Amino acid sequence: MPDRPFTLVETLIELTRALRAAFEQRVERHGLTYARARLLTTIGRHEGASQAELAAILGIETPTLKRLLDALEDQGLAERRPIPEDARKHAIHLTEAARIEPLLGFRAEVDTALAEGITPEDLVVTRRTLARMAQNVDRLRQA
Amino acid sequence: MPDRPFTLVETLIELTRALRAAFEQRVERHGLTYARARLLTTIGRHEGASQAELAAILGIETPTLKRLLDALEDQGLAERRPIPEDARKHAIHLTEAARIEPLLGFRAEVDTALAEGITPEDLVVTRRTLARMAQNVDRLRQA
DNA sequence: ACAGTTTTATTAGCTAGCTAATGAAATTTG
DNA sequence: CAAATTTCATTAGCTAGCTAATAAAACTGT
Repeated sequence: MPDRPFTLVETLIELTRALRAAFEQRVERHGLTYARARLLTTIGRHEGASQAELAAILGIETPTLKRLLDALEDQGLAERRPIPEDARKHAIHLTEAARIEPLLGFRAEVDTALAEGITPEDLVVTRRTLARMAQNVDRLRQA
Repeated sequence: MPDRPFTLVETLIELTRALRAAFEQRVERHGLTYARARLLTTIGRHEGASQAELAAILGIETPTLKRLLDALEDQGLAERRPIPEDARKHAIHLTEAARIEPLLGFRAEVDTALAEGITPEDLVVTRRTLARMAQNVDRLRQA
């Protein structure tokens, strides 16, 4: 398709875009998007966490978290509850209507499918390389 | 930071987000964003290409391409010229004001920095793995 | 006790990706 | 040759990421 090989950067960006789309396909029938599904399952694992905590866990900024949470609240899947110790914070909870079990399976499913036809050794190398790259990027951003 | 290891999907998404941010930092002083810089350099390599062609090269949809091109036009860096053979198409060109040489260097620079401390063998494995993953994702999306 | 600082969630606005739909030009088909 | 189909660029609208700024609550240091 492209006229020249993509750089590593572009390869990664393109791959993650496709990955995200594949995941969206899976969660769509649950009325969710990738980002919302991710938040929902994280709330499930951290019932009662604050918004700042959830944002930190997910590695996103709080305005983004707020918007995703708003959407889940609108869908009746999550709720903010005030806490007595700090008037600024809420404890975030799943509602009775929220069903996260199928979503948990999707993560494993996509990861498994992603590794299809790749040897465990190659996967180990790739994970190691990606981790190093993440470090390299952090350094790059501070230069 | 996160309470459990990210899945491969999340690792990749997180890494590309950081990568993109690093690249944005570089091109910011040129008044550009990653996506705009990418289009600008692609126009430079494909002077006179149509919008559909540019979108195909970049692997993005035409509405996205249009918006990016609009921005570059507004910045006086690119222009649409009609062509006699087909009234629907434009030939896309750089303007005199556009300077893409520094941008070309950024690509190599970021890619090089990304590979810092990673052996060539590991890089080969990783590229191979990523390519396989891209195939796997395509299959996943058709299932 | 109080001023200064930090934390929490929010608002506002920007970017770039997508899909669905559209109108017009061009091409294909029977 | 005309109808059907495809192509091209566009419009409209959705999503999710970000930064900068803000007000209020909570904490810290003197």
